[in-house]
Amino acid sequence: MTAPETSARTASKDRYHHGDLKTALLRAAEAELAENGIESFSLRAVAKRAGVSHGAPAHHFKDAKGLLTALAASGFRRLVEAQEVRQARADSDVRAQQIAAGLGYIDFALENPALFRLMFTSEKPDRSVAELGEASIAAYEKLMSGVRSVVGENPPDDPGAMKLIMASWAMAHGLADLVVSGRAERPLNFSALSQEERDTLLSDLMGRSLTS
Amino acid sequence: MTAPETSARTASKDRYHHGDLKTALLRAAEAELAENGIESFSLRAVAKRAGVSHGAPAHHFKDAKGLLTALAASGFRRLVEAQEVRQARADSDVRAQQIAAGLGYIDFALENPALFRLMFTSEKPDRSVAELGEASIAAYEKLMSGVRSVVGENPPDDPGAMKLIMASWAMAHGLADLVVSGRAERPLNFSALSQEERDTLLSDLMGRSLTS
DNA sequence: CCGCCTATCTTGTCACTGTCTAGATTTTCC
DNA sequence: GGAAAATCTAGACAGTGACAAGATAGGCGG
Repeated sequence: MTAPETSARTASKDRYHHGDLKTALLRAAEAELAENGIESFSLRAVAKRAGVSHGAPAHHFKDAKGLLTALAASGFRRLVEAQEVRQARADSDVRAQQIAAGLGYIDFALENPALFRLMFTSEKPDRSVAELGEASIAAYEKLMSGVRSVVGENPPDDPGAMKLIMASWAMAHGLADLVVSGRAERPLNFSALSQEERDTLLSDLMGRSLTS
Repeated sequence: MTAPETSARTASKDRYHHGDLKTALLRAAEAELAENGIESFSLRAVAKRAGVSHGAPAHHFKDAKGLLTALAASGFRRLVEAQEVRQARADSDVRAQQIAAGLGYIDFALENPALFRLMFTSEKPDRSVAELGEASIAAYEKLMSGVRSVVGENPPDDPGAMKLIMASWAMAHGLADLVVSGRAERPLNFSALSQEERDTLLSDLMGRSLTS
């Protein structure tokens, strides 16, 4: 830190050393992902967007897989946050909380469609990397937390609880995937609905998965 | 046909003209997809597998997108068949039929994971091409057919029916996607289950989506 | 049976990709 | 201050999809 008066490490354009290239690359990668979709993702384009040569990313992420793995991990952490945002505004009973978690799950997918795909249906992120594994398990634990409180101490020992978790997860995930891909247009005319209409509709659908 | 004694058009190795390259390419593409996954799909590898030069596919499919579009369409047609196989063995009441359709949907996804991804979560197939559009709509119509018989003549006019369709679709699709990606292992220990156990479990879960 | 026409296929080329290497520049630390 | 490590650039390589030009084969009218 030779310039302590500037805010920590501003990503200045014309320095040989970027300062905080790692997070800059993550941001650039996410922007590229959002703009061009996951299938035309290019590491060189990410480097160019970050204002750096095509070889630079290798010093912070081993390869493209490494960058996308870190990005997916970040996605899972934010997925949990999106669920918590909805839960904070919902009633405290377990059913309402579980429905709210589903709505947050779908919120996240709608706001970050390409990232959602990267996290759930891409083979590029390396799931054996600790950061990603832990983030995705944390998201899964969030799913279980609500059910745990209604079913008992140890859901994994209770087949009924696991079925409840799976049903609620599958419904949220299926809705998210179908809405993101535009397939909910035909049955629901989804994009023409207001936010309130979407919420009540999705709450209804989520609720169906919670009936024993 | 210089060799009429051979069965019509066998894909002989050493002819300049292949004979039936279009279907050979589709088969090769599907094999490549199954072996290497969708993300490392290579048109040149498909051509090589079909025993043909890298420029040959262009005469049958405009580009890689065209080939994958045709393959996705074929997938949707077989998705319908997989549902019908299950339905043929199920009770004739609407509930059992709808559950059977869901099981067939999941069967297909498990048997053709990469193709399933190509159909539902890839941007490479061109959905505006007639063949694909019609095949995917036909698959959707199949979903509605069961509900139509229980709800009335014209489900699209009945919001309740459309919710039922969406719930059942989302559950089947979500289960398929989560099972294929291995995410059902943690809650359900899915891969350790026998076929019967899987069926009863998935039937239970599908059934939850059908409760009003 | 012959020759042309078209469809099919091969080959070579281009821009672009991810990865690797060698070298340049900067920072860190003793 | 100077060595060592971290960071970044630039060049190269094989592989990719797309395109163009040319080779080969099949079909069809004469």
